[in-house]
Order: sequence, then structure tokens, then C-alpha cells
Amino acid sequence: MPPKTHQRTRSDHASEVAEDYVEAIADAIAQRGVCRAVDLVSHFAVTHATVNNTVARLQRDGLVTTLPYQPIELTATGKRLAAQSRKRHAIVQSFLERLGVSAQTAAIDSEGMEHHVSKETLNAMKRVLEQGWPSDGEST
Amino acid sequence: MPPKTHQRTRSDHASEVAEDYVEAIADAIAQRGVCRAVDLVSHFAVTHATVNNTVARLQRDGLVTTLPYQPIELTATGKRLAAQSRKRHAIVQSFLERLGVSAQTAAIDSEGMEHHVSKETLNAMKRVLEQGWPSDGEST
DNA sequence: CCAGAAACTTAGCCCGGGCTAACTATTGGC
DNA sequence: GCCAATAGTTAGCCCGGGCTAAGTTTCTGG
Repeated sequence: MPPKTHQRTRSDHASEVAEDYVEAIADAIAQRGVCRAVDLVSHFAVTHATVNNTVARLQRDGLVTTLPYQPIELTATGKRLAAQSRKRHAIVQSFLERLGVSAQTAAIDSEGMEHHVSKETLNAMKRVLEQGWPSDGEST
Repeated sequence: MPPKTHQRTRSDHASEVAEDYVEAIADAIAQRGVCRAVDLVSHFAVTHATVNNTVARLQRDGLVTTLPYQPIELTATGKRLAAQSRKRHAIVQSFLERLGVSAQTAAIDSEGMEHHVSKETLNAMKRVLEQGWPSDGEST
């Protein structure tokens, strides 16, 4: 085994939370019009203080904008990331369901897995969703 | 969507490193007879200091035993965790390959994904490896 | 219109998991 | 047998992502 298989897996996980947040923020905006910190508090089941910290980091990193006591908004970059993240999430989730996993488990597992799925694997999953399983008789 | 989908995904990641380590330690022991810190240093591409910290934590948590300047050994618990982890890893990796993903990508992705795959999903993957794809004509 | 509730902020803490730098032990080759 | 090289340790630092506690702002309904 090549010893450097890691590297990606490791440092990536810094941005996993960022992806989860922009996704949640986009969802909240889509569903309620705006996103307030309290939405994230309940969505992630963390405290207000934690949400504050995280949102500050996201702002520092150019993914969101927010002013004190104002709703949280996504920057263009944030929106792009959210859209991409949501798409990936959806594919993984649908794929798991297609695999025969319960919807509930698919929801939970896809949440964790989505951040570790490479483009190549994602494409393989997409292919399954669109064209069936690899060895299926799609030849005819 | 239920708002509590997270919970598991989140705090679990504390032990992801632990699993990676015991797996690596077991591998080193299997391959070289003993596991020295330096093996982990090169395997994870981190510094000696980091390995030391982590191993100390593992020891605190009852997964390994080690004395200064001595090789690292797995406790019974550590061995169990390593075995379980390795099995899971192997299933995910094989599954990805079966999906049509390149061996290299399968190796990388499985590394990250394995920690987020539930028992149910793992079983679904195993089923595929043993019995083919869900909708395949295994009925006839 | 104003009090209390709800939302938000801030400060200060903790742990995990990285790092560098400086030091100590062990080992092997000469 | 000694000395360099390799291995390991320790101290001190950083950031992410959690928390509590205490305070501030905003909103709302009576």
C-alpha cells in the first residue's frame, strides 16, 4: 500500500463543517426565506456560542456575510459550495437507497460519507442512478 | 428532514483517528513483527511528536500499551477494534472497486468513508460483494 | 409602551490533533 | 568502545470546534 493515501482525507476534514454549514444555511434560506443563527443551533444541535464561532470562521473564509443581530447570508462562493455540496449529498443518499439501505440510514450515512467521496466515486454512483448497476444488461 | 441526523456523525470523528491508528499498528505488527512510532510517522506523514501525543491518548483510552523507547502493542480491545476496522475498510474498498472505481481511488475514498458507514450500509455492501447487485437477476 | 422572552454576543474554558525546537536514548558501524 | 545517526521524548505553541456563564439587543404581546 502506498503510504500517502491519507493526506487528502486528513486536512479536508477542516472544511467538512464549513460544507455542512453552508448547506444548512442554503436550506434555511430556501425554506424560511432567511437564515438565523437559531436555525443552525437547532439544526446542528450545538449551542449558540458554537454557531457564532463557526459562522465567524465562515465569514473570515469568505463563505458567508453577517452583521450583529442580522440574518446570515451566503456569498457567491458560499452559494456555489452549498449547491455543489447539496448535489453530492443527494447523489450519495439516493445511491445508498438504491443499494437497499433504509431511507433513515441513507440520510445519516450520506451525511458523513459525502465529504469523503471523490469525483470519480461520485460519478460511479451517478452512473448507477442513471443507468443501473455496472454489470447490468444495459448493452442491448 | 429530521433535524437530528447529525449527532452520530459529529462526535464519532473523535475516534476516527483512533481507528486509523490501531489499524496501522496492527498492520505494522503483521508486516514487520513490531510497531515502532517511526512506522506510524511515515504511515500518516505526521511528525514524531504528533504520533507520541496520539499514542499517549490511545494508551489513556486503553487501546495500546507502550513504554518509553519500546514498541507499541495493542491491548485486547485495541486488537478487536483493529480487526473490526480492517474488515470494514476492506469491504468498503472492494465495494468501490466493484462499483467500477479505480483501485487507487477506492483506496483513498474507502479510507475516509469507512468511519461513516453504518452496519446496515456495510451489510448492503457485503451483500453486493457476495450476491451481486440488488436488482440483478438472481431470482431465476 | 414596556417588560419579559427570545435571539444574539462575548469571554473564558477544554480537548483533539497538528506543529517546531530542543533535548535524551538506543543502536550500529567503524 | 565511542560517536554519529536514528528513534523517541518533552515543552510550548496554534487552530478548530465544542462548552458554560453572563451580558446585550431585539422583538412581541398584553
